[in-house]
Amino acid sequence: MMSAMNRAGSRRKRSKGDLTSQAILDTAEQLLETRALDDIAVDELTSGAGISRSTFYFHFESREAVLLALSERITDSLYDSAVLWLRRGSEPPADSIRRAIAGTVALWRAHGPVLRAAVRARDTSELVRGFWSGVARRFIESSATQIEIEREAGVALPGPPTARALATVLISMNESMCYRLSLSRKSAARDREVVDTLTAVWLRAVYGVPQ
Amino acid sequence: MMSAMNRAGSRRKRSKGDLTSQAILDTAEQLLETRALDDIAVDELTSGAGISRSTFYFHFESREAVLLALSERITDSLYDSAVLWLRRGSEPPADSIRRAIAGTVALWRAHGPVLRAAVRARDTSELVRGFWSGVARRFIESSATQIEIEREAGVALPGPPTARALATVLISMNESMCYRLSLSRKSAARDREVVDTLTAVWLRAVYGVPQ
DNA sequence: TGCTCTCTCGACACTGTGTCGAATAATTTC
DNA sequence: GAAATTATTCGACACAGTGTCGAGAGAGCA
Repeated sequence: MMSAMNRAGSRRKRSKGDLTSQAILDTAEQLLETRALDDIAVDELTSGAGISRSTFYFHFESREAVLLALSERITDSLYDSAVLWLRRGSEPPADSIRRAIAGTVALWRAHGPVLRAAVRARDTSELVRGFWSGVARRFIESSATQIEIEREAGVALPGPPTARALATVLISMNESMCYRLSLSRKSAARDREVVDTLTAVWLRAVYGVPQ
Repeated sequence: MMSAMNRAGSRRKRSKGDLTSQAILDTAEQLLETRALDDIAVDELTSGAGISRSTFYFHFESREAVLLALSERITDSLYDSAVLWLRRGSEPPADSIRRAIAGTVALWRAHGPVLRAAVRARDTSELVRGFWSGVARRFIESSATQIEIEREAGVALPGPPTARALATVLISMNESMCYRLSLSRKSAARDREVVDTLTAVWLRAVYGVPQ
């Protein structure tokens, strides 16, 4: 919350505390590339930031709070990605859906460690769950709305399933594939294959046969 | 491994050690209904089984080994479920796919806690990962084969995507929806909605338009 | 009975957590 | 710019949990 305040345009000189908070966050993000959140000890976080272990608790309530702050760091790009689902103008569905999915995959490639840790902690920590259920809702709602628009225009296949149920399932599919993908070594070919496959399933599930 | 030996048809009288192993497993399965594997201390497992904490390490190498044994307990029903994907005779696709998906959902309802713990530990423990990647391969392979058969018969939409890529994505979708579903309180209506939606997506992704 | 496995236990050394009060550094107030 | 206040850091402490060891109890068998 402290970092949120300071990021939010405040021009007040960054206090010393902010700097250590940032150092802890940076260390955490780096360590998450290799190990799971529960495997990371508090003193690894603090020694990375050059302070003693107990000082950690002045800046964060828990390891989960660190993850939450890390999540907030990427919330913006996340919402940008969510907005991409909205089909613009007369662009064909295949293009906008592919663009959105490619955006999501890129996001997971860029922030895989944090996103994976967040997905895992969602089941464990009430704090993290609250935050991410809000994000998920936003994703699902915007996709469901888009599906409804397409249905009313007679372009998409009618329900059942409900636009909302369909959106939930498809978003969940994207998430779990991105999770897996972000675990494998980066490969443009593999990324493209996943984007292609997900796009095909979205198109077939929402609109029916290709074209 | 001890319990595996004894399950494998050996008619030898169940020794005392087997009984405690079973008691530990039962306790673990029960505790997993409420809490995550990492939140469960070894002495909770052993006090549930009426033995002292250090005796645990005579029977199991680690908490993960317990989860593995628990997984093996349900492997059989799991493979039954995998076989269900195979379409039999001239039954319409919608029926066989729905039946298979309903079977998977039922399995997750019955063994949700263990399956969730296994999915989570897959990322953490090499032991668990090895076991479950084998199971996943079996699922994916049998689905991909089925898709190929349908394509060659001219019933299913041709690729791309590859039968294998399509199967991977759809199975992954099923798993993540089952995971979520098993976290919510049991509701026949909700279960049915999920089965309906997943079935619709499978049908549209594999065969195209409804019918 | 004595021998040998199987199984159990308590004690120990370790690693990690979270809290406290005291000490120091930075900032504000007068 | 000195004093008061607030922000930040630290080491020590009490706890909780892990995994290992060697000593022993108990059951099955010669």
